[in-house]
Amino acid sequence: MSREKPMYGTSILKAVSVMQCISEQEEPMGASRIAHHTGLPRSTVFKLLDTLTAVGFVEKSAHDATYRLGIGLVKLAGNAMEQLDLVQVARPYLKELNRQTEETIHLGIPEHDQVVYVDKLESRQAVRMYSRVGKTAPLYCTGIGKAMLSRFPPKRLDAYLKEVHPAAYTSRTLTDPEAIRRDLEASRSRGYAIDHGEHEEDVRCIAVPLYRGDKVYGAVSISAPEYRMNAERVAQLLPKLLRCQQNILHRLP
Amino acid sequence: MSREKPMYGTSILKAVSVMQCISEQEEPMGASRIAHHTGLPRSTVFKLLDTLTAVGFVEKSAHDATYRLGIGLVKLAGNAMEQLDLVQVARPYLKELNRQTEETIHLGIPEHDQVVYVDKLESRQAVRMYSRVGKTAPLYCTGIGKAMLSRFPPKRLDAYLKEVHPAAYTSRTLTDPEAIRRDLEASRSRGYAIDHGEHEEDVRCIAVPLYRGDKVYGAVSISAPEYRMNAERVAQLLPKLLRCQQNILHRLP
DNA sequence: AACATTGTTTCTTATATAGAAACAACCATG
DNA sequence: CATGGTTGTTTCTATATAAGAAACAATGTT
Repeated sequence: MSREKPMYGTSILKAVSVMQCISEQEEPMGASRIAHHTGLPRSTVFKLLDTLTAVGFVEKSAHDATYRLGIGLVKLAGNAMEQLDLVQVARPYLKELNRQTEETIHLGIPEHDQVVYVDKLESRQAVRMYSRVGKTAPLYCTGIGKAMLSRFPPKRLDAYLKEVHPAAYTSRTLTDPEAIRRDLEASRSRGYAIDHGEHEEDVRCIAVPLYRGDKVYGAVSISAPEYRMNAERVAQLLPKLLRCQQNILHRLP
Repeated sequence: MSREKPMYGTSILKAVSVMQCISEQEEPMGASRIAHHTGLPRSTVFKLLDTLTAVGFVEKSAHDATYRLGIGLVKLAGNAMEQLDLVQVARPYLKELNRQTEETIHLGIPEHDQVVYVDKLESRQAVRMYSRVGKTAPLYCTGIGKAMLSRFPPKRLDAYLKEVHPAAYTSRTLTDPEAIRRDLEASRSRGYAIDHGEHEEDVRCIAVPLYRGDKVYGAVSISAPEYRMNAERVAQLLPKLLRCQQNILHRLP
């Protein structure tokens, strides 16, 4: 009677949760601690780690028996990026934009209720800024995120705003859903979103969505420290950003 | 009697080979073709793909039922990179080198008989060059690879040279093991390796190994088109590259 | 010295998995 | 239009496998 329908893929799910556990922790952990964190029995974790090590998804430190993620993942992810049309298409235009502006350029895609950064071109003028390819960030307080949200169809936006619990990353983060909604409406009619240090103190950015109808593919942003991103500079950067947006959109399959 | 010892992790191994299959193919494939390529039964592949889709490691195209790698992998790999000490330590020095030289900088690590590129900083002056983070390349014909090989302990080098079957990527690729060996000896005594368009036509690079005793952590390279990388320029770039090497090595745990 | 951690292995049963097979669409091509 | 070859997908079952408990050794802690 309590015959649950067979659950396929359990070992894979467990393996993934082991990897996620490893990836979330700062310090490399041993098998037992991983077992604690995941709630899996130690012996199971051992076997999973064994297999994952064999395929290069995790690596075992020789002396202390701790585990970290392996380069096998990096290799696969490299190919994954190559299979993302958006990244391929956008690349040259992002480079051009980077050359023109000399600022840091990001390309992000929507993934559930987050941005995933899938490309990044740094400014020569090293802005201290924490981002990397593969990193995720909230939608409601990043330039890229807000650009994408501004083109979500109403229902999707409502659902999003109902679910998120906006946290104040900086003193300027908008956390009130209605304030966010107003900001998004402004972004939408303006055609681009602005992040006034709402995610990282002192980092401003302007971002444009990549969309067609209701389909939001991603967004492109230009980031700069506050002093280098005043109204004047924005006016100067904007046309380049918009041109980049159009270039990418036209080439998108 | 033919009782083989139980093979743990089979489903994970199969899942991985499915992902590898997807990653190797240019065009997105359907489940049946994946089944052919991997040699797994179709129904098994279906279930694996289902699970992998659920965890975001692969994505299923809505209309045609084809699969590609998912961003779940990109997210994990991003964290993997963050856990690689070498990448973290090297980053700032690579940026500095990139700024000083205005050329493309690569960081690679040895992985079995290949290089895996784990960081890349592009030159503004767009050199057409095929590389990306996560990509692998042979050791014997790339700057990074040769730099690393030049510091392999003799036995490891012998083993490597016995196993590889060098292919001629360009007209300049060294394919004779003895020629390779001589080149490596020169690199070793010189302290850096040179790639004269041996992997990609017209792309030259100079590379230094990151090693301590017998332990080879990786290598750093500067790449440029042939016309921009003459003896003179090399003489100019070299000190910067060597300083970068020392900086990284000193900070490595 | 007692106890709680670790890392690791062994063992067993219930269960998830693998693979075959069946079905339904869809193309080809004769 | 029939035949055969693809596809995508589901159902089924025996058996191999994975999960979890437990035991053991080696630490470290109190």
